[in-house]
Amino acid sequence: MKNNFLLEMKSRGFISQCTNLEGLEKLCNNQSINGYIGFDCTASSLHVGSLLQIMILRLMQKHGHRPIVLLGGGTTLIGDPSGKDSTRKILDQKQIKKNIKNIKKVFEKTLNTKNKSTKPIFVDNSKWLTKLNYIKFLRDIGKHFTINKMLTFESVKLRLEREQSLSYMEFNYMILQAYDFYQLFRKNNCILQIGGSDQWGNILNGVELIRRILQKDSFGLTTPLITLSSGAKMGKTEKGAVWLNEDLYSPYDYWQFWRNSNDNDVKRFLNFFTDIKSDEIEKLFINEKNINNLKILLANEATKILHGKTASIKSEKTAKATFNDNRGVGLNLPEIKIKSLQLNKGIKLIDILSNYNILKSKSEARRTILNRGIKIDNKIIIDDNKIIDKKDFKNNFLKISFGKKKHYIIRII
RNA sequence: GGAGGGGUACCAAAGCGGUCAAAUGGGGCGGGCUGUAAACCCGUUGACUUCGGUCUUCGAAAGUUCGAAUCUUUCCCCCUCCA
Repeated sequence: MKNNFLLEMKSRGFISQCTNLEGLEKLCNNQSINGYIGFDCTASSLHVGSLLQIMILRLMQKHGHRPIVLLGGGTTLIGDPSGKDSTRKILDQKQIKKNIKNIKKVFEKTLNTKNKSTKPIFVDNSKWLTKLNYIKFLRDIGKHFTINKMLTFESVKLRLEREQSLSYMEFNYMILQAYDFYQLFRKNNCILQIGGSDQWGNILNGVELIRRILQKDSFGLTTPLITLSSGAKMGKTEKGAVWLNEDLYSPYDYWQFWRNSNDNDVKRFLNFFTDIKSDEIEKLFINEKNINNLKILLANEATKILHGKTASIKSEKTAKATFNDNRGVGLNLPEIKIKSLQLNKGIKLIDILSNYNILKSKSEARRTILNRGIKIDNKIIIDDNKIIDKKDFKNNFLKISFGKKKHYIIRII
């Protein structure tokens, strides 16, 4: 029955390539397996680009397998060149440690940590990578890799073709990742590595290494690269990243992110990012004529998984209030408190906008006002020198809107 | 180590003594249309400003000049070919 894991993987569209699907199916049929996914620790939070991997870990648990979460403290010191056209910023160990601590929170929220038999194992590869002896490593591991082959890997080829430098350090990344798998195979009985399709080469190397050194079979599986129907990578943009950690990206914004999905993405996303069964999703699409209701469902379900049911319900309520009702009070819109004293002389609107980080600078605030992008209590402000004073407040608060989707409550205290 | 080509805003890429806060495209943001969608159209995209301007920016530093992203020198970095 454990095999349902792969069935569900397939039906949800999680599988792109597998080194040996049949073999893996056979194995899953009669036993629980340990499988790992590695995560990069370059930022203090993962973003939605990693969400699919998290969903897979959940799926493993659901079907009785044990996920191993590799937080790559060691490999992050090097930086994976896959899918990057330039060298990443190199972080120091202290920063990486901090990142790992923060990233871990997401797994604690989304995975089941209670069930003994499927409880996730957290590992940090800096534990073994930072202790490697160079010469010994070259002799034991390095001899299994040929430069000829390494040069054919997509991540390397791309850099070379584009005439962008690839340092020797980065070039070694794939070997280290292969070594990780080998370590987990030996120490944690981990027979499966899963990753995004850009990881295919790295994963293959691991499988190969295990075969060469131990003459044992292991498995690699990749997920499709998720693009939005616009063609953009998911959650990738530096500035607009959709973070999974609450302090970087609020549950309400997270809910909005899903609510704003492209029509053509909704069905895929329901399969990818919710627990609703595939055949049920099919039915929904037949019965529900209004795609917007499905977007709301998607937002609710996805938010529930990451931030919990309460946050999800609250976000939907907030959305309703802000978009359908008028002032959106008392819900979880960000609140900015201003002392009554400060208002006596009045405060310039552009100062409020820039000082409270609604916009980045006074110039930007001014520009936005002139572009008709700022509203107070739903009225467009056209005067860029507008001064806010107590007369503008009703019941001690007012709502400032930036664009259609960002709203803030200003409250007098 | 030698020869050549480069480093310009979020990215790509023009500019090669003043008219350059820097063309153009992409991305971002705002507006319109709509359904909190897509496509499309318009605006905007260094900071501050009493809206007259002022200050900082074209790899780094120094220099030439009334005036430099543009010229010179040194340094740093990247790429290609040769060794």
